[in-house]
Amino acid sequence: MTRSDYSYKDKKVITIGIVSELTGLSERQIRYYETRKLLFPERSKTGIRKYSFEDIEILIEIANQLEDGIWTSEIRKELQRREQNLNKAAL
Amino acid sequence: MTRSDYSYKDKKVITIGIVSELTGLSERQIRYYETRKLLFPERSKTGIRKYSFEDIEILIEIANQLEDGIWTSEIRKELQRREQNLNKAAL
DNA sequence: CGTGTAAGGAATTCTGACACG
DNA sequence: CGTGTAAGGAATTCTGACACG
Repeated sequence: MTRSDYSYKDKKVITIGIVSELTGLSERQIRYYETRKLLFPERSKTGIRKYSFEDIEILIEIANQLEDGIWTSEIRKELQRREQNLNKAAL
Repeated sequence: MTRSDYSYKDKKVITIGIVSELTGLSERQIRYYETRKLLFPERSKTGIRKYSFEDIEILIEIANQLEDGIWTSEIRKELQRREQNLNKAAL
């Protein structure tokens, strides 16, 4: 992936209804995973949540892991581990 | 740009309010350019317009050309010419 | 713990029209 | 021609809560 493409994947521009369609998850589920700190949508000035394509991929992974009986607390740890490795790689 | 990144740029998932912010254009302008056949957003089942990152780039170009005094009919021709070349290249 | 739902309000989007030029 | 706006209605999103388990 080149630098310029990178921006598309990470830009938070998708509203929750569309994320729900794209992932097959309910809005309730998507908002709940946020309270569990599994993903971090941005907000418009008026409070509307905005997600990125990356968030959508994370949500699909979350759904898979939950199906395997993994708790959100475990999923969070895994996601954080991954973030740390990315940060290391960036140094 | 690799094949997998391609999908992000072309997926129609952004609502008009966000497109308006991203481009600096009014919703009125964005809808008008659609009637002039300069871009083709998709619609949700209930009729809400959905745009792609590609649409956003097209809109920015449109705005620049209009500033130069070019008519939408001319801009359309240019965009269509470009589409044809892309189709040729794909063969 | 993870998810569904009804509740009420606020923000968003849509269309067709009048206006200016 | 290209764009602003007020108008009324429909669709979307938000939060906090009750429920089940």
